[in-house]
Order: sequence, then C-alpha cells, then structure tokens
Amino acid sequence: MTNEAAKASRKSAPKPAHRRARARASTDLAPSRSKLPSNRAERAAERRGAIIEAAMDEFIARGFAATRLDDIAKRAGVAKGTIYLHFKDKESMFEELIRTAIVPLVIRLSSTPPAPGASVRDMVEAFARTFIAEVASTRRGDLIRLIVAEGPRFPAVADFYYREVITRGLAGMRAMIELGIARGEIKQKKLAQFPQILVAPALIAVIWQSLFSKHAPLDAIAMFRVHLDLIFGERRTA
Amino acid sequence: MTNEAAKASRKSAPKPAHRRARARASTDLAPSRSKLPSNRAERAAERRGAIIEAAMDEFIARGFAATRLDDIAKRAGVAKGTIYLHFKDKESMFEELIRTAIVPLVIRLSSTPPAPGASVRDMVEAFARTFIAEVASTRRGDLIRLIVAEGPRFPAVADFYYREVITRGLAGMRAMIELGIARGEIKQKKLAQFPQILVAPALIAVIWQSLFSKHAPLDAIAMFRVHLDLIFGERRTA
Amino acid sequence: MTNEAAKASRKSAPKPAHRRARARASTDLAPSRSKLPSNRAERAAERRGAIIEAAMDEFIARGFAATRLDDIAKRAGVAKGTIYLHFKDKESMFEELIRTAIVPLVIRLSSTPPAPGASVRDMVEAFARTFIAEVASTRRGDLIRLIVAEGPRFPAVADFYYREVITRGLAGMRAMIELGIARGEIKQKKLAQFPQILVAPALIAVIWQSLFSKHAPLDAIAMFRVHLDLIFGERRTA
Amino acid sequence: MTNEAAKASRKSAPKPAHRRARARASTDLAPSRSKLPSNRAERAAERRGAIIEAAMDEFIARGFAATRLDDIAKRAGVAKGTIYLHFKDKESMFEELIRTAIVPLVIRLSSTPPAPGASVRDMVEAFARTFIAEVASTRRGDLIRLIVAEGPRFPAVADFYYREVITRGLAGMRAMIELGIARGEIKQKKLAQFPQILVAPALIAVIWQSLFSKHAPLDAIAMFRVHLDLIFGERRTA
DNA sequence: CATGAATGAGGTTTCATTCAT
DNA sequence: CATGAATGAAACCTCATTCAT
Repeated sequence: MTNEAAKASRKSAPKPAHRRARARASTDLAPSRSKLPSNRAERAAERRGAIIEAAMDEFIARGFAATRLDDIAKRAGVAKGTIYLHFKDKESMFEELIRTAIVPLVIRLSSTPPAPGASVRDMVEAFARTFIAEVASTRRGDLIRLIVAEGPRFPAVADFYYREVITRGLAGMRAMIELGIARGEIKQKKLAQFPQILVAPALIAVIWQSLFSKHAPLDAIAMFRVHLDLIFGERRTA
Repeated sequence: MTNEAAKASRKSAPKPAHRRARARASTDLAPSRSKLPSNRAERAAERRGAIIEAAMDEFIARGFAATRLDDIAKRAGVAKGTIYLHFKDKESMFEELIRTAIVPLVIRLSSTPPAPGASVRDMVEAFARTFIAEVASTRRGDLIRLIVAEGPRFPAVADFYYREVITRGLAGMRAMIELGIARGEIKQKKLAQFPQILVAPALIAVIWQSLFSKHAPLDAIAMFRVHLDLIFGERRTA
Repeated sequence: MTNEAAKASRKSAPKPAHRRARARASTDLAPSRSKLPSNRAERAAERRGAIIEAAMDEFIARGFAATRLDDIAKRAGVAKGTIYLHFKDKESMFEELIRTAIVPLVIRLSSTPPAPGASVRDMVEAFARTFIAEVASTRRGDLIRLIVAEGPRFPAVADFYYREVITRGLAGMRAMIELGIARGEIKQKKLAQFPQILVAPALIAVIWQSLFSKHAPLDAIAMFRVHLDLIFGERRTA
Repeated sequence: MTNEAAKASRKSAPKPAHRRARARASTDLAPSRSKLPSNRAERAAERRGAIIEAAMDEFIARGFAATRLDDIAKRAGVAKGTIYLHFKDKESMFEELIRTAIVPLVIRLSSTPPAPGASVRDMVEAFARTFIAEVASTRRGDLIRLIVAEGPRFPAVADFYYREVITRGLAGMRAMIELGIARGEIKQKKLAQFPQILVAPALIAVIWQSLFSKHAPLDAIAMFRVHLDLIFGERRTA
C-alpha cells in the first residue's frame, strides 16, 4: 500500500484554471493592430503567471521531487510543453518560482506603514499581526515551510532566501530593537544581538499551522502578545 | 537535467558499511546449538540497524521522494532486496524509521537529571544546553527538519510526532513554567499558556543550522540565554 | 535457470514493425488544418493497433505472466512508455486485447451467408469449414487456447467470453439443431439440450493444433464430417 | 489496479500442511535402530509428496509463471530451500510434477474393470462416468487445463502427455470402437479413424468446469449420454 | 507559439536461487 | 538434511524532456 493520503490528494489536486479572466481591458489607445502583439505579451505573462501559481500549489502540496509537471500543466490549464517555453527545466522553475513568490512577500511585510507616533511595541505588534494574518495562516506560510524543506537540496534557494529575507528581516528587527532600547521600551540590551528571538514565535506559528493545526489550534496572535510582554514588559491594561 | 546539487552530493553518498561478523568472543558455556539463533537474531538486528542508519542519512540528505532505495542499500552494505526483508516498502520504512529515531531522542531529552537544589532557570538552561548539543548541532536536528518537511505528506508521521514529542514536550515545559511561576522566578503568568515560546529559539537554532550555518554561524546557546533572560529576568552575574 | 524453451523463443520474438507514415495520398480538398487531427488520430490508432497485434503474439506465445512489456514494445516498434498511453497497465491491456480480438472473430463466424436452399447439414458443415479454416489453423485458435489458459485468473475475460461467444454460439447452434429436428434431418431430439456436442470436435481441433500438431497432424475437416455423419446420418454419396 | 481476483486468492492460498500425519505405523519388525533410516527415507518421500501436492495446487491456481516457490513451500510446510533438495529448479519441478500426477490418472482410467458380459456402449459409458467423476469435477480436470495452458511453453510436458495419455487413450478408444463396429453396435465405420470424437464431450466438460461452471452448470453425464446415443443409436429404454 | 504524443532512463518491487548455519 | 536470510537480475511502471505538427 502506498501513501493513501498522498494518493487521495493527488486526485483532487489539479483544478485547471483554463485561462483565467482575460483581465483588465488594455486601456491603451493604440489601434487594434498593435493590440495583437500587446495581447501576445499579455497572454504570455498570464500563462507564465498561471504556471507559477499552479506550480506553487503543487510544490507546496507534494514537495519538489514528488511534484509532476503534468499536474502543474493541468492545473495551470496549459500543455506540458508550454512549461518549457517559460522555464528551462523543473529545477530552475522551482528556483525562479521561489524568487517570484518571495519578493512580494518581502514587499508586503516591509511596507508596514511606519505609524508616526506609535510605540516600538505597537510597531512590532502591528508587524506581527500582518505577518500572522498574511503569512502564517495562508499559503505563504507553506511556502516558508517549503523553503525549509527543500533549502538544503537547493543551495540557490537557500542563498536567495538568506539574502533577500533573512538578512533584511533581521536587519529590520534589529533596528526596531535598537529603537526600543534607545526609547527605554526594551530593557534587555543583548536582544539586539539575536533579533531571531523576536520572530521565533512567528516561525513556530507557521510550522504549527502546517503540521499540527488539525491536532490542536494555536492562537498565534495571543502567543505573540505574550512573547511581546516578555520583551517589553507586561502591558498595563489588556 | 536534474538537480545539480543533488547529483553532486549523490556521488559522495554511499559509503558501504560491510561491517560483517563482529564474531563476539563467545566465552559462554551454552551449547553450540543455542548460539545459532542468537547469532542469527543478532545479525538480523545489526542489518536492520544498518539499513535504518543508512536510510536516515539518505532521507535527511534528499527527502523522501528523491531518496533511492539503491543508495540506501549501498550505504547500508546490503542488497536491494534485503531491505524488503525488514520493511514492507519505502513508505513504511520511512515511517518506522522516524518512530525508531524519535524514541531515543525523547528519552535522551526527558532524562535530564532533575538536579536537586537547582533553580527553574538552571533546569531549563541545562535542558536547552542538552538539546542544542545533542540535537541542534547533530543529525538529530536534521531529523526534525525532515519531519517538518515531510509531515504534511505523511500524516502518520505528523500524528506520531505530535503525540510522542509535541504533547510530551509541551507538557514538560508547562510544568517547568508553572514551577517557575510558583517559585516566583517567572513573572509572566500567561507564559504557561504558550510553552511553545520557551522552546521557540531552540527550533530556530535547528532550522538555522540546517539552512544558514554556512552563511552565518549562530551561537545557539548564547541566543537561548538571552531568551531566558527575557523570561526569568536578566542574570545578576554573568 | 529459467525456462529454456522460453529463452530460446524469446530471442526470435521481437520483430520490430516500424511501419511509419503510410502517408495516404491526401487527395482531398479539406484545408490543411483538418489534416492534422486526422493524421494524429490515425497515427494513434495505428500505434494502438500495432501494440495490440504485438501483445497478442507475445501473450499467445508465453501466457500473461511470462510476457514482458518490453518485448511487446519492441515487437510493436514503440517505446515502453508508449504502451501506457494506450493502456492503464499490463492487466487491462490483456483484457482489452481479448475483447478487441474476440469481436471480429464473432463477427466473422456469425456472418456465414445463410445459403438459401441448403440443408441444415450443409449449413453446419459450411460453418465448420469456416471455423476450421479461419480459427483452428490460425492464430485465432491460439487465442482461444489463451482464454482457456488464463480465464480462471481473469474472471473479466471469462465473463466476457462467456457472454459474447459461448452464449451466442450455443444459441446459434441450438437454433440449427432445432431446425434440423423440425426438418427431420436430425433424429436425436435431445441434442438440442447440448449444442456443445455439435462444436466439441472443433474445440478438439483447436487444442490439437496448438499442442500436438507436430506429433501427429489432424485432418479437422474429415473429423468433423464423421462427426456430422453421427448426427445427420451417413451421407449417401461421399 | 492489479488483478483483484488473483490478489484475493493469493492470500487465501497457502494452507500449510505441516507434516501431515506420519501415517501408517511402520509395521515391520526391524529393531528401533533400523527405523531411523527408514524414517528418514519415509520422511523424505513424504516431504517430496507434500511439495508436489502443494505445487500442483499453486500451479493450477496461477499457472507456471505466476506461481511463487515461496507459496509452494508455505503450503507444503517446508522451507524454500528444501524444494531444491528435491528438484533442480522451478521448471523441472513443474515437469516432474506433471509426470508424477499423470501416471496415476492414466492408471486410474485404464484400470476400469472390463465387465464381462457388458455391451461396448456400457463399457464406454462406464469409462465416461469414471472420467467425469474422477477427473472433470476434480482437481485433475484443472491439471488437464494446466497442460493445455502450459503445453506450448513446455515441449517436454506436451511430448510426455502426448506419449503417455493421448496415444494410449486414443488407442484404447479405437479398440473400443472397433469392437463396437465388429459387434454391430456402431454403424459409423469411419469413427475408428477419429477416436477423438468419442472423448470430445469429456474434454468440453473439463474446460467448461474450469471456466464457466459459475456461469451455468453443465450436466456432463447427461451430455455424454446424448453423445453416446449419436454413436450407438438412441437407447430403447431410458 | 502551443500542443501533447512519444521517448527511455530510472525507480520500486518481486522472486528464483544460493549457501552459511 | 533442512533452513530461511540474502542476493541481484529483471519486471512493471512513471515522468521529465523533446519535437513534429
């Protein structure tokens, strides 16, 4: 008997997209003639997007090695050969994919509005809220688990992730911590040496979500607040 | 073209064992007859052990799907068919394997000597030291990453891990925290609701080790101490 | 050591077909577009046919279990994987195959021209002649032996054969016998209860052909005539 | 999906015999010492018998290629290696087996008591009764089907069967027919040229039993009587 | 550009046969 | 003699990749 669960989910997986909504109606004024090439490029980009979307789902669901290009193609609503018009092979598709997906994630997270008169704690908490809402409980969280899972086998992915996410993220956290220390909100000065501690519960939440949410739910935000209490001192009024 | 990295490491992988005989000095007086079954069983157990050992290495290095039974066999120094004398198929080998490996890990960690007159902080720190030394910086850490990676595809594994490690571990942590609160060492009473926070940096260390140790080393113990300072208050004398 | 005989014949087996193209003169006026699907479908049907043909030969020569898909592929002039584009697996290939092959056999036999003023004996004899010429001494006879051989292991095949061949055939024979009785050509009224008796020598001939033709030839038609003499009475003029 | 029926029956197949009843209590007067070697030979013969018995069952149930020595060993209650003490390999086991099983079958059938004042018809009918009772409705019938199935792949088996069964059987039938002709019981003189006709319905019965008994039962004896009526003329009193 | 039929290397699993115990 | 663990050659089947249409 083979993995029943895997088998079961394999069947239910491909939900072909079949050319999703030719979308926004090209508002440019160019004559209809010139629209053709435009449409071409547009369509190509759309297809590429559909492939990436589909591939993400499949890779998250099965991991790199167990994912079949056939399923990606079906789910994306394209032919198998079409994938090779956009990507060199399965491996570089995976790597490009991660890059493509990470960037908006980083943008999304690093663009938390600074909030003028806020305390550092509020800023960190706002950030955590965003992270938990937008990452931990969505497919983006699985993406992080995917990177943890496949990273060692894809140095390029690990490198990229380290460069784009880890260093930036830790730098941002460190800045926050130092600001907190400067403002007197944070007592523990050594925390600046290990900004990882600040985000540790967030990672825990991501992993818990993927693996154990069906065994026991985890209120990630409540957990994070307790964590912040440790760092900033208990809140006077809760 | 397949995974270049995988290909490269694949070659260096199989280090045949061929640790035959061991022929123990058989000084006992038992009749020669009784030696046969003993040796048989012993050899069988040895082989099974070698297979498990080899499989663990391969699965950690490549993940479930990308691991070849051929390589496991080579590394264990047995023929491919021999694997099937000990395990039903690749999948159940993987699951049994995780079980087999988790148990001693749990035992190792849960048997930290209670240390009579120690403070809770000392106890937690001792535990963390053990964990970091025995898990985070060894192959056992990769095992945890493997479970995180494959868990969603192997519900049996996730279930087992949740039951044997997570619930037990969290219960233990919660007990510690409550003791700390009772003794006045820990101020934050809500921490008992989220024992995950206590171990979060340890998990961070495990993952960092697997993915980013070559990008930047992480002094897990120092990090953990800072974390403990947050929980127990900064140490008077460091 | 494996079956020597099988080994010997195994080598001579694969006679690749490579009957590509056929390139039909395409004199039609249809737009070039419509040719594509037509050619595609045609080619696919051709390939499927070649596989079935090859598989039939191999299965007849070695039986189900001992037949290798590799040999079928070689003989059909296709790659191993191509077989799986047409059939789910070896087993369903076998079953489909039997179905595919039985139908024309039934059609061939059931389409014996009624012959207006003929006696029942003449009709039966004509039928027997057809059967012996078109089945007993051709590969179709081996097909029947194959069904006898594998039937118990493939209930679906036995069911199909019973439904499509046995019941129809016996019904036809019974109708003949009853006509013979009505016309006074056949005396033995109980024969209608066992139409099997009518065809028994034909089956004997099929089996003899497969197994003992090299030990001693069997004049199936002469045998059948003697059998008919038993049923209809000896012929006045021979 | 693989052959469900085959899978199902595979599990239920091996019913270990485990040294069936050391049987008859060696009535010889020799001292207990000499019994040992005697027992040895006896035991060896017993084991060989058990293996043959088990092998027959398995080969009949699955055919040569699909039968596993493992199952034969289990069913016979011996170790796999033991089979190789009695037979060179799977193939020669199969051939020896057929020989071993055919001989008693021939003896059983050729030893029908001559019945002093009986008519030829009575003799033939008695023979048919025996055949149908002892062969067609027992495992021996399946043995014949097995020979039909595997014969082309085992020339040695086909040769042996032709020599030991077919020629003898046909010779016997021919003698009967000639006696019937001489006594005026049989009109059709040409029947002596094709004694196969005499036994054809018996073979039909054997095959029907194996393949279609579950679709529709066949009263082999009644059928045979109708067949005899064709040959000897309808019976005056039924 | 897009397709999807075709390929064939490679992976898992089975099983006849051997041989140390 | 008997055992059954071990072997490793095949067998079935999958799936990344190519390429004619």
